[in-house]
Amino acid sequence: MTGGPVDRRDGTRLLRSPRRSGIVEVARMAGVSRQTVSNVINDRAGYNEATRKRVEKAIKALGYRPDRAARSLRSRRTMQLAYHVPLEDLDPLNHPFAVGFLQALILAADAKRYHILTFTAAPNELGPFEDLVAMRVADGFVLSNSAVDDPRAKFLAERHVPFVCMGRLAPHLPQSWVDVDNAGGVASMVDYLVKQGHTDFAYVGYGGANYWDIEREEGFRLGLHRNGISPTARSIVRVNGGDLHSSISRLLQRPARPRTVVTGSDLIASVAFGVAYMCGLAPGRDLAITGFDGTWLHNLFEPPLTTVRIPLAAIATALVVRCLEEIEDGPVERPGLIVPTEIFAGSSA
Amino acid sequence: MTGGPVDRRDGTRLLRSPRRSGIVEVARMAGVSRQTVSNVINDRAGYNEATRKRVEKAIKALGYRPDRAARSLRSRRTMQLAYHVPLEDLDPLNHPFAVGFLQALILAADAKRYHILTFTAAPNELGPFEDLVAMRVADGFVLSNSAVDDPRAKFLAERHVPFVCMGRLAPHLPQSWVDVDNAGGVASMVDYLVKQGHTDFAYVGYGGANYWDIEREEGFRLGLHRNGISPTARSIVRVNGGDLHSSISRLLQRPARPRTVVTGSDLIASVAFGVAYMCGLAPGRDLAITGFDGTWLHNLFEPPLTTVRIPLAAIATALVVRCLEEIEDGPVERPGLIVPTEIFAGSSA
DNA sequence: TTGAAAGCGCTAACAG
DNA sequence: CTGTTAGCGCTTTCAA
Repeated sequence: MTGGPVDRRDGTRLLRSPRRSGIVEVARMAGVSRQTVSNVINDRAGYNEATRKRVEKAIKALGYRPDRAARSLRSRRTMQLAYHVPLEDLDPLNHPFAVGFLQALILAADAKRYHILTFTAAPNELGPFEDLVAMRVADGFVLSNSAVDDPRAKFLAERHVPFVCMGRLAPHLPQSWVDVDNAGGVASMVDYLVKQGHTDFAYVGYGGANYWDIEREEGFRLGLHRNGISPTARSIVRVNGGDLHSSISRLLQRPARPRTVVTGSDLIASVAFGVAYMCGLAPGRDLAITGFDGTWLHNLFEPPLTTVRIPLAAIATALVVRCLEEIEDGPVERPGLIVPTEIFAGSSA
Repeated sequence: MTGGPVDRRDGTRLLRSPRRSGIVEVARMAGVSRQTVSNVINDRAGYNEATRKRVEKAIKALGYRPDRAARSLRSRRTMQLAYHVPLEDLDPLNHPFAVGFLQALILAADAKRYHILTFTAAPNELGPFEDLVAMRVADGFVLSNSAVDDPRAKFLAERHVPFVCMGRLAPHLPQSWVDVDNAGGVASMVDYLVKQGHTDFAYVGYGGANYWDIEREEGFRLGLHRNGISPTARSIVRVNGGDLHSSISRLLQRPARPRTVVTGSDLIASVAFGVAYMCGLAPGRDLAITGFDGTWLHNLFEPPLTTVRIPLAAIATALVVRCLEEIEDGPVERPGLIVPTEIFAGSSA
């Protein structure tokens, strides 16, 4: 038998460094107590500069990283944020946005040494939320695609679980959200187009109940109004996933077709491109087309799409910062944050 | 002062159930030792049916879920898989695929009560991998977009960290990968088209060094060959992100333009659609076009795209199963798994 | 400024 | 089949 207190043959392969070096080994190497090592790691006070140097040298030499589980158990912090990934087929039109958002979120969290844990749930299914909360898998939640009166937000608020939301929430819910200035974005696009000399506008947006679709359409009206242009009833076309192609076709085949089409998403714009070509109109020359989102999609456009860009990095950073504040300090009484958009100037308009 | 052993005022809000009910409370309620409760939870042997019933009743009554950190610390299992999300702008053409894959992965992991933790790293940057391994944040890794000789795979293999890979790996690396039958997929598409009466083929694929692009092109040749058709040198067009539009334009404006265009991705197909319209050709009528991937993108096509569908759910499930086996049993000596594709019949061809 | 003691909530190992 | 004992690796608390 070996001399150790317990003879543990470690048959199964676990996730471990080549040579395990606990905090004690670091302490021994640096000639301090393990407490001091802990203090240095969590940069708390309680040691002098020389000590810190020695400890850090030992940490580097041993390649030491504190064990996450042990740390979490003691400190009650998992250093993880749970992100509810919207269900695949529920809103495929949001996909171009989804990848960029996740990426931005991961990077924003990383800057605060946090990780993003992803999960899904069927619509109105709160079980997965329950589980994560009860098992304490994450310190807080990130929601996107939120309804104004979101059941997930309601649930988390009731449970006093820290969370943030990409998308505004009704006043009776915590105002821990960050959102895009949808109306302002479209309105500023109209401004931009008017400056280019455009006067003959139409708008194509989703006709769903999502507040952002309503706001973008509102932004179109606002933009026209403040430029002294009055929209005709027929200049606003509401589409949904299914009739995208045919609706836009009809619009462009009107006897008096518009010369400038502002749309509520890059995806709609992409379909408009196709229809334009189909009608023998070259986007950017015979017909101006603009989008909304500014995701990777515009790599596909020919000519490059002029669009309203959603500043994902700024949004993700704001979300993470707010979430960590909620985690640290409890409910933060503060209004939601509305982030302005930018115009991405392509040559489609 | 309170009567408890320690007077802990809990000022900061943590992620916790409304009423915390440890395993001891469940044990007391069920009238058993806490070990028995643990056994029931982890469905190990060591109790009779009646006991189990009582314990489960108590668990439900108290809404008890074992604390993840405590569990991980003791059992050395985090119940998490780390998924390396490819960097945003590195390969935007892969995005349509990315969302669906992540979703499939989350669901596959969930079926095994595992969670997916996402992270990114700059190209050839292994630091984030180091960190996750050393802190034991996950039990294993999932990689996608792998190169055949992937440095990430090499690193993890050297460290004896369990991992799986979406995409084949060179023989000197662990064969813990799952991949699509790229060649077979395109070849079967050619079969399908020949059955429809097509004879006049061209192929448009990425000209990059990715093996899957090479394989898809190879599949095209194979498909033609086994149908007794010989490809002309000019019938295969290699494109890259930038010249997509112009290359396809040139192809379709040849004096003897092909009547059937097989492509290496839905994205290429989408551009081909645009160009076809631009040339006054209706896809599905004047020109057959097919894709590869079968993601949500085909929601956009008019008419619906005929494409080679990658079975994401099957792939994700296979990946998770293999990864858990590696975690449980150590390195599994077993060849990589190649998953067959399916034809999604739209009306573009 | 540092060190020692205690214990986070659970599961592994072994004794009844 | 059940209960007891130990301790995962770290941070918190408190005493020196």
